[in-house]
Amino acid sequence: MPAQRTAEGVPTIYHVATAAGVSIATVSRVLNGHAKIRPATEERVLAAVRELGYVPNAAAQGLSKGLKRILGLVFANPWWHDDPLSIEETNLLFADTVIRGAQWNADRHGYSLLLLSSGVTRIGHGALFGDVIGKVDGLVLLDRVVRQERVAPIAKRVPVVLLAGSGRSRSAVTVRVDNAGAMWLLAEHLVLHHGMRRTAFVGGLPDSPDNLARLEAFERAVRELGGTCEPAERWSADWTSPGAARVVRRRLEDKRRQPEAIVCANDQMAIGAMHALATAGLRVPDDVAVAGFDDIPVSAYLSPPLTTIRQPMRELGAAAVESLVKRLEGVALDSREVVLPTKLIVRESCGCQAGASEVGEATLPSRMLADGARSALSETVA
Amino acid sequence: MPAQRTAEGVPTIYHVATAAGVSIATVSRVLNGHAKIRPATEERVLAAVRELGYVPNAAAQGLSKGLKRILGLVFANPWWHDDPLSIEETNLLFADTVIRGAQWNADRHGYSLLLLSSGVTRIGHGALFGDVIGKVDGLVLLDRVVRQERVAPIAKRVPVVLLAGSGRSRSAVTVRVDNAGAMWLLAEHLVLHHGMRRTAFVGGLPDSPDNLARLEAFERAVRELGGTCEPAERWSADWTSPGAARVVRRRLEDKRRQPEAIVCANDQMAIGAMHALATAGLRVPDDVAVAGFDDIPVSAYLSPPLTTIRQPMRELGAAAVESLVKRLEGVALDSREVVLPTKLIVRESCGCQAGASEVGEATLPSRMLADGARSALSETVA
DNA sequence: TAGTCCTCTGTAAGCGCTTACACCGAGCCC
DNA sequence: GGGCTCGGTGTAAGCGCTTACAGAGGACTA
Repeated sequence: MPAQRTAEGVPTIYHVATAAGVSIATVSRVLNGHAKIRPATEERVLAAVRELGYVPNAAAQGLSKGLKRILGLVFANPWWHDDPLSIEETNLLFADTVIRGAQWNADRHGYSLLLLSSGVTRIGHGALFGDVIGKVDGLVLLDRVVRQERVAPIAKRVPVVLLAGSGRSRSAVTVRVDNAGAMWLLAEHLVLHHGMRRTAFVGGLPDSPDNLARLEAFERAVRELGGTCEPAERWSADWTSPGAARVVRRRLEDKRRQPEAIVCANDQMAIGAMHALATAGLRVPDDVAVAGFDDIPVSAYLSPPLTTIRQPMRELGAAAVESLVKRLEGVALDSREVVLPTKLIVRESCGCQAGASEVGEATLPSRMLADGARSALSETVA
Repeated sequence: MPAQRTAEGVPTIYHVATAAGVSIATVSRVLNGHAKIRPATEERVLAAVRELGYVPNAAAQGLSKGLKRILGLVFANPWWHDDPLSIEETNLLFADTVIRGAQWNADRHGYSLLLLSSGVTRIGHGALFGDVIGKVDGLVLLDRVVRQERVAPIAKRVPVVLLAGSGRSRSAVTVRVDNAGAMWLLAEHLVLHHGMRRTAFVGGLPDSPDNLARLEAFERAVRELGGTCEPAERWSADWTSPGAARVVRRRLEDKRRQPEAIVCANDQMAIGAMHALATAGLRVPDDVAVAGFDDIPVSAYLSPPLTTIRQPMRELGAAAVESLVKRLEGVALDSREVVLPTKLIVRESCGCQAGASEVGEATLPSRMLADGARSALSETVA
């Protein structure tokens, strides 16, 4: 029985055992709760733990139990340039809020969230899948951080949840929002409520599943409601404010008739669009209506306040973790896909009066989670 | 030599060794690089690794090497309420950007970032320091996530870096920005350049070291430059947009003379202030100038664009990690304190014309980091 | 009083990896 | 040709924990 193993100041279970005059097994049992321990013994162990400031080494626990209690979340995290509005700024609010939701829920379940980035860390590249996979019990992959065909081999090793992805994976669970329902609501509001006919959709990067879903749904909804939507290629941007501002500025130079409503695939682009419009001397919403997607915190404070689709970003992250945890605990999943509802937030940029509020919720067959999560993580059966 | 140990599909080093017809030691050596291996052997091992999709178990490596290659970052992460602008929204941009910087730099050094929250996870509470400490090799603590007296016991177990804290710790390294220099620059601009005399400072939560430092520095600078600053208590808010809006609204009701410039301890509050001002029919900057702190992405897109202090948030996170990594690698630290420079970003909310730009940089004796970090993480000798 | 159960605790075998040390054989020198 | 050197590989100990199994007493029962 080797006592006082590590030379470093860090106490191990052996130190505690020695100090308490028991075996390491007893210390472990006291700390883990199961098995009955005589109160006197327990107290001695606890005292030793307290005095030494002992904290179990998670690596040893992980090795021994086969569970590290760490979940990984992979997102794009380049060290973007000095331009505060460079291409990746867009991800900021979305990914960060998702991360917060994920962290929050992981914590609730006794897991920690490991942040992995596809920027530098090579996930799924090379022979070793970037090693980081060895650090986690499960993985959440954000939209587009790894190519479709890379998912399967990764999923072979750890449970994987795809977030906001295209939802076409046999090997992983997908969590996303109801883009189509949201766009339908927005189109209805614009066309039916405000009587607008000509619209344009400012898209994010064309290869994003979310962007595609929003674009297609909006185009279709507007058309079915009797309106028109300008050709997507001419209004395609890159998720960023400056990018959207650039596109809008260019379109404004066209001599053709301008759209009555410009809908953007995220709020950042809506901000950029409004900026470009203002610069060109056009008033929002009097001359052109603008709407966004996401409902980032500042949207309510723009002038005019932005009409947008509220996306449950925190819930998205929380739901991804929920699914992973269930899988790790052996709970059968209801489905391979979780779709969360969105909500139309009507403010003034669409032409409504101040004080107007949420009009609709793109609800799906949903149910509250059984446990203590305060959120409404709802699921649809695929 | 137990082969095929784990029943689960996950391959271990034993599987690889068996498949390649070598011992596990050889596999380990091939994977870790050191020690010379015959090319033919190496190729066989690599082939086996590839075929099996082997990834080393990080828990085992961590246990064996005594280094988990995981750094923890503790921040406040409550599941805030449905009000998208509730009290914690403020932290969003700051903490998230810091997190990104930290993650980025950790990744560069071959570490991963574990996100820990002070909301649910109990850090420094109870006998066990919340266990999570056992998962990491080092810890970054954001402003106010743990009480002062709790730092020392934690630091006894793992290296700790305090971020944006008060900087008064014997046991940990502190990383923060040059609040005083920034406020001096801003005061100069307002008082000297714009000739404003009466100012007010909308503060964040009063117990935040950053808030305190900014307030004190601003008050002193204004006074020394011949201006006045309203009593802090009357303008104290809570870091949030609605909080600041509320305070400003209330002050506007006062019959006394209004300040010519309102400086806020962060951009979110500046947005709230501008909103309240606009609602009250006051024009910014014609009637009142407004300035913020942080330079969050949307600040450039507000109307009018916000004059603010650019805080190197990403660099803050990166610097914290840098310090931790150095410490773990046994590199001696230059000092117990790292102070990063800020920059005054002049836009229109202070009364300047569009197109004006950064005027000054609160620079400190600094030097570029020797290695490949693209950022200018500068240090001062305390 | 002996036998039977519990209750509580110790012993020891892993978990999957790294690495000090031992060892083997080939090439070399004299 | 025997002894050396040394490159390349295997053996085995140990990292700090969990947990199956065993065992020592004490409390009961008959």
